[in-house]
Amino acid sequence: MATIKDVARLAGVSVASVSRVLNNGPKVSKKTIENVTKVMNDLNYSPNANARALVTQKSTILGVVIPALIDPFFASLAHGVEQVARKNNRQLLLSTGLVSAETEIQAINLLIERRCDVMVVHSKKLSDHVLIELASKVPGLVLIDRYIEEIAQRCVWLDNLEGGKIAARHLLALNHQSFACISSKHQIDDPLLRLQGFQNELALAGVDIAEDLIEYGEPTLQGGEMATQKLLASGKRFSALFVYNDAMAIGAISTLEDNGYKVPSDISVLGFDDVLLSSYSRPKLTTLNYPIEEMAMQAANIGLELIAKQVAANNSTNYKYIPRLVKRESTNFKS
Amino acid sequence: MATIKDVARLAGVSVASVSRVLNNGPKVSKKTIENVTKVMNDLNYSPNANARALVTQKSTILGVVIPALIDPFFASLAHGVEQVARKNNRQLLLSTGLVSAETEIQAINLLIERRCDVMVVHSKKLSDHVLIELASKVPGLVLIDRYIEEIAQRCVWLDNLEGGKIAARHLLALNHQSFACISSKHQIDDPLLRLQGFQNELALAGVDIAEDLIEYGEPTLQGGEMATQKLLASGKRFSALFVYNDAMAIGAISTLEDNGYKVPSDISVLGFDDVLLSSYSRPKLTTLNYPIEEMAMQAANIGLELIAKQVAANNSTNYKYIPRLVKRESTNFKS
DNA sequence: AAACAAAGGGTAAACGTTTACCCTTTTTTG
DNA sequence: CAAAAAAGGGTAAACGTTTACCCTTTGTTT
Repeated sequence: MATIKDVARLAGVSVASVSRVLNNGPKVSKKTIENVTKVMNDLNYSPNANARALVTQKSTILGVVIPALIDPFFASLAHGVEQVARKNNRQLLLSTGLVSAETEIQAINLLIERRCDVMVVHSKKLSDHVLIELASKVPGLVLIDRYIEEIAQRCVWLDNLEGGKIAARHLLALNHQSFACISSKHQIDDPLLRLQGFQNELALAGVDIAEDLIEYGEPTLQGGEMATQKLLASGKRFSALFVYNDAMAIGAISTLEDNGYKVPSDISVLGFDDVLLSSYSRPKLTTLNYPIEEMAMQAANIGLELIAKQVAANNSTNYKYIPRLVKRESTNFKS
Repeated sequence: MATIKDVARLAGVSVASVSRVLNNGPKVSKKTIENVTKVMNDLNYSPNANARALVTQKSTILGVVIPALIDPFFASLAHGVEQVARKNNRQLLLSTGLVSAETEIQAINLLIERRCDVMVVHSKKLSDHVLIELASKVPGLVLIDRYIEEIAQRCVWLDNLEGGKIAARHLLALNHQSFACISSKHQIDDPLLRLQGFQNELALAGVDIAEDLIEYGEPTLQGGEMATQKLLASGKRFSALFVYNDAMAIGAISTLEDNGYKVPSDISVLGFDDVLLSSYSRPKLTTLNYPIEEMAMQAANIGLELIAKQVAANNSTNYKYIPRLVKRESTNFKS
């Protein structure tokens, strides 16, 4: 592959001049520009980004650490970051962290080896301590979907507790009085917080949920179906069901209808996340919108700002997002 | 950030030795390994991947060019490549090509500048000519979802024509005789081929489709809804509907049911792609499985093989995939 | 016309690695 | 015990750029 030296030789100039043409630098005449550009085309010259990165000590990539792309939620996250990357002439370098602390740190380290200076990290397994340390080393590291007080200015997160409360308020406003919940088995905070917010708000209204009307399952369609079966098996009645996420909610609706319940006339079902799925289901799912793409763009922008001005981001800024109720067809007034 | 020289100095050895430790090279004693490793940890040393790439002339990234991540289909594609990347200790570098020839070539060029030697490219806009030329320059370039005769050994593609035929055979076998189709407005081959295969096979059975029972729309839920409305407006009857993709098919079902038709008892609906969506819909969608993730893994593996052995892949190999009918609930025997 | 600024361009060091080649010390072999 | 081989490790060139510093030529000012 042709190098800058080849171009210089054939164009009869020094490598410095070629470099200047390449970078639209000063000190180069129109004639030289034309000449060099022509030779570049003839040779099909392509500047070596690795060499450039080495000498300039600048990166033109933007890192993302997520569990995997297969989950539409994370694909949206990556897509948000990617849009910001493109706008800033950077490319997305994806490091998948799967689910263990070990692989998460590996993913981040690979980015660091590339000298990637801006990265959006989704980590559920690494400890606060480790992340704080990492943040101190990588100036452009921003956490998404996680809040750590010590580095609050670099955390973009959703208030799950508040989400649970909003869910409760919506269903209470629809006159519901008997509730069931489906939560996730996964060992992360989100399901706990959503459930807790929901219960707290219900308690304020003097309502509580029978223990066997709270079920746990895998956060998938099938998980939702199975959890709903268990709920029905309890024999207890409920008119409103709050589900951990949309996939489970769709599974729940499916099982409810298979058992002769109409959604929403018999039972209202409320999801969470507002993924693509939710507007494709019948009835269309009422859910809480998790603006992950917007949050990802925000996170990427914060990372870029952090390295632009050396000064740390305004300490008072808060990147907490509140989920927004999206009223569709799966919840209804309880008559 | 600490460099290899810092490590060498503090460990009291040469940079060569540090490099050897780093690469598990030969000619280094146990004692040196321990010593150097300790200093590396103390300094929090992280080898510079750019410098490494420069000197070794090897890449540790795997490139993907797709329009964007937001479409679950492309997210699956990227996920397939990513799995192969990880298995081969590479990282995914994502270049988005959007929709124009210009941006597609830009995306590829960025990968080339990084000296990325293996890439999976999804290009619909670049000409055969340009892609053949590109392929001759980048030994590890593999095309996905596209077939170009001259570089057939580097094309992984789905036979859309055959897909249309399979669709037709399925519906004919279910005793249907009056058909409608919804296709996509987009200017790519896929919709044309699917429709053509469908019509060809129907013709073999002596059936053809009235002109106003073929509608075109955006390949989205809404597009499917609108196209279905136009179909119904024609006043003509049909008992089976073949739709360009799953999103449109779900839109079609929704509109059909809103107009009093039951799916599948009144009208059978057949989708294409088998994206996540299709098993979430009610009724669950019968569709043709497009094994994009598997195809993407195949493509990535071919790319890796191509650069491993200098020899070109076996010319007789064929990477054509045939979509597989996934029978769910939206098609039924016409009584 | 002298003095000077501006414009254009060249030289070479630096970025952080890997590795071919060389040298020394230790171990093995006969 | 001498000779040979093996093991361990150092030196320096190379990878392909950018850029600070320097030099020459041309144009401008007084």
